[in-house]
Amino acid sequence: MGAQQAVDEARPVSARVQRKRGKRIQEIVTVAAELFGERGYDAVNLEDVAERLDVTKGSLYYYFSSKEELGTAAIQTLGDEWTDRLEKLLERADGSPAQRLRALIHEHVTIAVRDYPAALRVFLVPRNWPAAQRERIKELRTRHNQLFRDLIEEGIAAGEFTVTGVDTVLQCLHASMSQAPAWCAELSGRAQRAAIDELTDTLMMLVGVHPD
Amino acid sequence: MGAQQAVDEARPVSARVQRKRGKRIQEIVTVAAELFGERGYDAVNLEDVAERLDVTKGSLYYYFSSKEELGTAAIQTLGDEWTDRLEKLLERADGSPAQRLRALIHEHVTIAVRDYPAALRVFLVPRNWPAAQRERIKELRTRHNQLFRDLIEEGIAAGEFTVTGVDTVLQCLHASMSQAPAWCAELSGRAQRAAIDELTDTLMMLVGVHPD
DNA sequence: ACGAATTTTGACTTTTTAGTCAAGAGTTGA
DNA sequence: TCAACTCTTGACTAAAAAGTCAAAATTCGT
Repeated sequence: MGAQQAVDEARPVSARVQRKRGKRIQEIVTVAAELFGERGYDAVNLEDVAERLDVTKGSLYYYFSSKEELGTAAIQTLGDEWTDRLEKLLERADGSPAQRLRALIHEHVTIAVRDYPAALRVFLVPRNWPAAQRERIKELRTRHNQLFRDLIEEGIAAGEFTVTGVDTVLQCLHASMSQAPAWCAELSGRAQRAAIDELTDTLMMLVGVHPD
Repeated sequence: MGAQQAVDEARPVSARVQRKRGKRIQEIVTVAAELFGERGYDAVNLEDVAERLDVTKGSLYYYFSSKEELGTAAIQTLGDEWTDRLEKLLERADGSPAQRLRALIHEHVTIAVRDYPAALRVFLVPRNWPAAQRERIKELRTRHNQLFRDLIEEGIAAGEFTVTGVDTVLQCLHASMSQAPAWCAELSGRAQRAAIDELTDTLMMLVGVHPD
């Protein structure tokens, strides 16, 4: 029956089939997010997504009722995963605000550059997303920013950081991290790790903390 | 006869008519660049460009033989203008490397944020440009980067700057400036000038120079 | 003011891509 | 093995946007 029931929630099926379906959806979302990240929303066509998955376009519409819905799913899933990692890192991090901020920046850059090469750029560089998704991306960014903001303000209070304006620092942090995946695209292994470390050091300069 | 002779070079016409034609082309290019900057290459349709100019699409094809050619013209014209302003500033700038770098950053941000609100973002955020134009954008960026690089290296030699890696600093500078127009979009007048100043101060931190 | 050169128009074709769907292939549990 | 359920296909439609062009409108030089 196709699109109508693409995202029905309470559909009675066996647990096993349901699991399989969920896995397939994840596969699709992952591939779609990669492409959205590489090219931006507009420039991705579903035929390409399908091709990467070795299926045809029609099959995508069995799981998602529109391109927009697929976009939303990509943003949702990957965004949650990302936020989780940052929050978990902060839970186990200790040391001075500078040490914790360095760890947070490092984790953030690592995620963007190494772990999700193109996929998560989706969130960082605003492309031509439909309004609904832009809203979601903005929410996510606010959540991430809050993690950084709290830490930076703690560091200022402790007299460790020299910051002219917290918001401006956040913008620069965000902008730099968002373009990092593009710079580091060709690098691999050792060189990439070095680039991530150097970027982390450089970004710490924004709050007045020099390396060493 | 339309498209065929859209960009013929040696067409025999009177000087006056030739001038008029050139002016019209500039008008079109300016409007097109604005739209490309706002939405990215893909998302701009020529009907919209034409509408902003109060003409119809067919008319654009009298001057440009394709959308791609219009894109190239936009990049070329605006890029030259921008580079000119930066080079002129450096000619008349004096003082320490820090003072000159601050002036250069300030000028660059001012151009991007205030003088060409959306237009020149074309160069800064990589969108889905066809390969040929991507090449041009890269060239332009290299030229701009060189201006910054020379100054930063001078400042390092003079012992004024603390920099872990020049390339990484350039990337962060570039990334931050490229997203600045988006942050400052709503601001106007006094608030915008303040934002530009604060961004300049914050970016100077990247080379280890604190305000005051 | 008039003929020639230039510019604009709007209806046209073509291409691309989102979205639909009936029919068939594959899976599952009994 | 069979019937019901699930998934995939490929040919289809629809809409949007690039690109074309003959004819009409405008502007120019004399």
